[in-house]
Formats: sequence, C-alpha cells, structure tokens
Amino acid sequence: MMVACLPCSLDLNRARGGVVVRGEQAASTEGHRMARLDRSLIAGVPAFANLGAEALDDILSRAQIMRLLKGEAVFRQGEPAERFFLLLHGRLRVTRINAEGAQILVRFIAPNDMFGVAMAIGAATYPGTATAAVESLALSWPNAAWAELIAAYPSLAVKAMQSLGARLQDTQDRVLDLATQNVEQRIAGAVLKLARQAGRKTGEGVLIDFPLSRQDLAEMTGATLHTVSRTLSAWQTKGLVDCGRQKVVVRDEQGLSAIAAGGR
Amino acid sequence: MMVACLPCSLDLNRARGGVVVRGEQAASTEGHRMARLDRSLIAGVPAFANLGAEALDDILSRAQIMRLLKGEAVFRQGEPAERFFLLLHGRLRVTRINAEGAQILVRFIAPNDMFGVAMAIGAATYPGTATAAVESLALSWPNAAWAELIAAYPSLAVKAMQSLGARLQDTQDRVLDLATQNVEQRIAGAVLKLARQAGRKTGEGVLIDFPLSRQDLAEMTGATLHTVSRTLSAWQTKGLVDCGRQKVVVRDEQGLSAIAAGGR
DNA sequence: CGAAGTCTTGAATCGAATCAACGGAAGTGG
DNA sequence: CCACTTCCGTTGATTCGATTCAAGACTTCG
Repeated sequence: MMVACLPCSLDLNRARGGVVVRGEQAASTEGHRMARLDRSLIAGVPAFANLGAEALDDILSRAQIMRLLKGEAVFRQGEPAERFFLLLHGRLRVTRINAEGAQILVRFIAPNDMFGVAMAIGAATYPGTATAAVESLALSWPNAAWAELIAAYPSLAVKAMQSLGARLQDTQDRVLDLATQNVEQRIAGAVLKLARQAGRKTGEGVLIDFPLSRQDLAEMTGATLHTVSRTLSAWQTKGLVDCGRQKVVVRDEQGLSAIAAGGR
Repeated sequence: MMVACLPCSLDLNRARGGVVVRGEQAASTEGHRMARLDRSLIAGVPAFANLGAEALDDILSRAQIMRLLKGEAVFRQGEPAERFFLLLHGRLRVTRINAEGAQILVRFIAPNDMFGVAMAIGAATYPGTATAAVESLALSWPNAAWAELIAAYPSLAVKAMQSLGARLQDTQDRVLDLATQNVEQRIAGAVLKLARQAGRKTGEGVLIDFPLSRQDLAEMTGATLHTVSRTLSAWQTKGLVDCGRQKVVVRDEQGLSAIAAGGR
C-alpha cells in the first residue's frame, strides 16, 4: 500500500516544477514550462524504447506536462482533437456514449500508455472522454508533433501501430465475449483482467489498485449495476472476492477463471 | 444479379494470366507468376493513393495473385502469419472463435481492403479465419515486404494506421451496440451497414450483393439465427425488407434506421 | 432422388433488466 | 462537530426479451 504510493508521490513532486495545473493555466494552450523535464520521466515508456538520450530530450522538449485532479477530464468525446497524450502516473477512465445517452467504459489507461492519438488514426475529434480516476500526471504534445516525431523516430510509428493492433484485438475479444458469454462470465473476465493490469498483492489477495465502482464494472461488461452488485455479493459469500465501496480484492483467481471459462 | 457478376468475371479473366490457383500451387509458397500484373489492378486502392506508376509496379512486383473459390479459406485463426493480403474482387468473411467454440463474424472484407496484416500489428498468428463468401481474387505479399514497403513509401504506414484506427472505432461502436441496444436494433444496424457497403440498387430496393445467411447476421449481432429469422419475417410483413435464401433487400431504409435508432 | 444446408414457426424456459425501497459512507457547509 | 446532501451499494419482486427446445418446410446440389 504505502510502497506503491511512494513512487507516485515522488514523481508528482519531482515534476512539480514543470506542472501546468488546469485552472491556473488551460492545458490546451501553450504553457511555459518552468523547469526542464527530466528524461527519466519517459525512459521506461515502451513506445520510446530503443531511443537515445538526445531523442528523449528532443521528444520531451516539445511536451507539456499536466496534473489532473480526480474526476477532471483530459478531453471530451466530440471535441476537436488538437493534442495527444502519455500518462505518467495515475489512472484514467475512457468512456464512450451513443446518441441515446447509453455509455460504456472503453478502457482504463495505465501509466506509460499513449492516449488521445485521434489525429494519428485520422479522426478529427476525440471518439471518447478521458477522465482521471485518481489524481494523475500526463504529458501532451500538439498534433503537429506527431508527424515530426514519427519522421525523426520511425520506430515510434511501428510501436504505435502495434499498440493500436493490440487494442483492436482486445476490442474484438470483447465483442466475442459480449456476443457469446453470460453476464457472470463477463464480469469475472473483466475483474481478472483488471487484477492483472492494475493488481497489487495484499495479505488477503490481489487488490485492484484504483477506485472501481459497480457502475464501472457494469459499463465494462454491458450489465446493470444491480446485476454486478448481486454477482459480487454472491462471490463474496463463496470467498472468491472481498469487496467494498469502490474496492475489489480477488481472493481466488483460480475460482474466478473457472467462472470466466464457463465452469458454472 | 447478372449485372453484378459481369465486372467480377471480367476482372477475373483479365488477371487470369497471373493467377495462382490454390490446389495447383499452394499460396503460401513463392509461386512463379506467369504474366506481369497490370498496375491498373491496384491503381484504385486507397492505401496506394498518391503513389506513382513506378511505385505501383514495384509493389506489384513483390506480389502474388491468388484466386479463391467460394468457401475456400485464405488463412485460418491461429496459423502463423506469413503473408498479408489485398482483396481485388469478391468478398471475404472473417470469423473469430473462442475456446468454447462460440463464433462471431468479425467483418466482411470488400475489394481494395487490405487484410491479414497480423504481422504489422505485432501478432505472430492470424487472429481470425478469412473465407471467400464468393469466388474472389486477392494479392498477397510476404511479411518481409511490409517493412520494405513502408520504408520506401511512408504514406503507406500512415494509411495503414488510419485504416486500423477506423476499424478500432468500428469495433468499439459494436461493443457499444452490444452493450446497450436490443437485438432488433442491432440487426437493423447490421443490415443497414451491409446495405451501405455492399448494396446495389434494384427496382425493389437495395440488394446486399453477396450471399448473406440468417446465421451470418446472427454471428454479426450476437443473436441466434432463430431470432434473426423471426425479426426478418416481421420486417418483411411490414414491407421493410424483402428477403430470401441468403438474400436481403432493403426496401425501406428510413424505416430500418428508425428501428436501429430505437424508435420501436 | 436422397442428403445436406437453410429457413420458419410455435411453445416453454430462463437470464438479466426493470421497478422499487432502503442502508450506509463520504463529502459539504454552517 | 453535526445536519444535510449526494453518491454508492444491496436486495427483493416482477417483467420481459431472447434463447432454447422442437418440429417441419423449402432449396440446392451431388
């Protein structure tokens, strides 16, 4: 618990000199950075792997850093896409809403993920809304930097393509799940996936390390929050999970996997 | 019906000199082309827009052409991905199956679409199975050509990224539909989409111009063929569609749109 | 002509949504 | 610090859409 929080706090502090806080200064304008960004900020980003120190500095020199308060939106669905982003710390929820007002949770963005690359895929507006699930820290670049960066560092284009491909595979798997599995299987799958990508071992099991409500799980699985609540309650009785307000701890990964696979 | 077959037959004949027919010669081996491929074959391909005649010839010189009989698979899910493809004529169904054997129809591939670009997105195997819905004609390149081609023609990478992005958007919309709409709305949406991308005007309405079974629509929408059958029958009674064996004609696009939008 | 593939339609069932009411925790402001 | 509001979660009762089960008709093709 405390161990995990430390790097976050440290990094937030370390970068604070260059932070543009929304409200003081709008993130969509070109804010003046008050300090040079440290290249260690992005040294561990998969998209920037294999790039040298000068490359990282070059990339960072075009970036703006922004701190996001919990609940704050980075961009909203339908807004003109003028910048693209990289999450440094925290967690973002991406939602999409249709004409009738029904909403799904598209994905959670983890640190070191690029997001909002609408322009790179030929979209003029953001196709979803990104909101900070916890206080977060992100870098952003103007769209114009995209073409310049991939021209200067072609490996970036390859990496971007691969991560886009992985997301396409993921999304197609989700279609397959929605079309062929029942609600309980889908909820189990979603919880397991979250535990793997954001889990932290505790004495009691694997805690999903950010606030996750029943409504979130419902929007991830195409269920209602009522059904999610009933399902989690039943699992708790069986000792599969331990859950509370916006909290889920997986106690029996095996058992959940069996449910996800259809062993009911 | 007959009119639609003509361009197909014409093109199949025009290219026949270079056709490698499966069975005579396996498509995954490097077959000798018997005639030079005409660059007009790919002049209209969006991915190759803005490229000069020499570029097209260069691209074609690395390609192999293949004819696909109805029902024949280009590649199967899980196979090592060694080549990528471009559909010249015809129509392919791409399906994906999960561990329990449940299957969905991922998409129909139309002429001028690239497909099987698994390697470009970092997948070692094909994530789905591509089967000819009608007799078809395709080009293929070995994976190694991908890196060479995007290095030589960078606009290709941009185009590929954009088409991948469009597919991701499409797939996410499908998740939204599955999670929030009822079966009738989803079927209406699927039929309208197909009518737009493969529709041919006839006296009676817009014919979806390839064999489309109730089972296909069921696998596209996450429904059963029974429900699809009942739904189409009801629509036929109302005069919205005219359908028969593997045939759907949209007679009232407005009406279907209203259903898809939830005006029930 | 038989066989396989496609489609239709009725009846029964069931999973999950909807409707409804309430309990408790967290945040807000005086 | 306490009252008030808002957000989040639980649980029962009821309803309904869509699947499942079942049987048969029509088409195409070898």
